[in-house]
Amino acid sequence: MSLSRYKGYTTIEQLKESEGKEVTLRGWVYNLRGKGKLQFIILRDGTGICQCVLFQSNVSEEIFQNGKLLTQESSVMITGKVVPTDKAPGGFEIDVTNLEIVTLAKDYPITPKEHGDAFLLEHRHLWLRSSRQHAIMRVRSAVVKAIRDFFDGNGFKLMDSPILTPNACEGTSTLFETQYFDLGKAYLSQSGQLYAEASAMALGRVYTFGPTFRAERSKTRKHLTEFWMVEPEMAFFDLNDDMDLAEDLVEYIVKFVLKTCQQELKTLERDTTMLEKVVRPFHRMSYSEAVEWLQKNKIPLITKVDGKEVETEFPWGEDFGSTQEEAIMEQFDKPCIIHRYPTEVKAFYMKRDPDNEKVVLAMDMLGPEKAGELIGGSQREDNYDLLLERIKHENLPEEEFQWYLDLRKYGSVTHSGFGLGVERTVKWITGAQHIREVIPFPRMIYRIVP
RNA sequence: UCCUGAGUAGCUCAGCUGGUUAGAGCAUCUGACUGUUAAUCAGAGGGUCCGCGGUUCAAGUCCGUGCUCAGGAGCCA
Repeated sequence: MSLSRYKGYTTIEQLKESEGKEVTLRGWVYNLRGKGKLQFIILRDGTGICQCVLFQSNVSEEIFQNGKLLTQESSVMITGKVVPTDKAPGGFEIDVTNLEIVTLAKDYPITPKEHGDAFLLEHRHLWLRSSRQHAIMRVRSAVVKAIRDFFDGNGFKLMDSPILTPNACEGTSTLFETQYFDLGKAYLSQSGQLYAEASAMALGRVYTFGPTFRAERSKTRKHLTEFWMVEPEMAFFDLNDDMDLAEDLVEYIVKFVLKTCQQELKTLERDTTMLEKVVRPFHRMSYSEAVEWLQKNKIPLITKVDGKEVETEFPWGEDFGSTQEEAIMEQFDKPCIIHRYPTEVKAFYMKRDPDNEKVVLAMDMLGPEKAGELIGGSQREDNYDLLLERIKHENLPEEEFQWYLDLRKYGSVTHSGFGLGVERTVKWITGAQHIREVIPFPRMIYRIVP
């Protein structure tokens, strides 16, 4: 006899191992169809969905009457024989011999019919139970596992960065502010990168994996105020190594999901032909080549002058907006890396290209199918004086960055890294309409509950 | 922060150029049914038409204003 009773519990996921045997399932009523002396109970247990059939003639009158009392999302324990059938989703159904009500639910708000986004978000704590959200969460879990497996299997060590930080990391986006004891203001981290750099100098190849916070007042289907990001950082990697690693990672994630989540992708009605094309090498072009392409294809820069939209030929030096990124990506069926952006539009810590002072060794990976930016990364400035100059130029507090400058003082080496947005990746792979669907409890500008 | 759009039953929505008692489907409740797949059939209950003010003989509908929400820009993963 096993010491742990739970190890004997049967889940719907493992039903085929119990064909012909009597099992007990523990779960919730997903849906019901009454048919007089016959009752169909669609049961979900977190691992899957299974049809249970309750015949009046097979059970006691009490059990049958209990079956008639059931409501959507009531919790139950159902015992019965596992019977193969093609009439039930999943290929098996339970011929019920016993049914025990755990708790009856009353007036479950999310019915099997359609609902609007606002209503579903207000009921996010319950929405997670529905099959589509359930499938997305399982894919998310697989994506996270793929990321961890990939790094752990390639000599990387997990070195998490602090979430409370004394200053703005990149000095650009708006941060959440809080009072930190007697030491003044602290901010919720918008990136673990600077700490990852210090970690890489200690352990060689590292990655941080955690939540990150942006207080931008964004209202779009690809932004969250709290999201998860994985950030590898590697000593002795130049920009090319960085781009190769980014491609390897994304290819690995997609392959892993295709291998382990076929059922989920089917539930989501995701056409996987595009995902199957995600094989190295990906497309690559420099920023300058991309600008040439935009000019040749007459994709303009749209600016507002006195409230009116003005279209001009896209000039070199301007950062790409979603109009430009989407136009470029429309021609591709797998991700594309754009590298070597103008120095002025990128962060202070990026290393300038020795062959062209006007650009930095930065790279962004854009996904196909309107996935947007999946990755942003760069080779870091490793020269003490140049980095200090950039910090001064951006008016960043020099004292706060002293420890960061130290990394260039004591055995500085070429190093690179990038950040991959977990939700952006899951949104792309699942084909979800909105990024809020791919994180269990989304945090957005006008929504913090539940 | 700027631009655009929306708010009518528990949910999703219809409601025309202002006009009697505001509708439908689903959900809920009652009843029928031994193979349902968003089951079907018969019946019942269910409304602060987002709030406030105005125009009018008459406002869900027109005007003003406030609130809430959505998605697009910017920012980025």
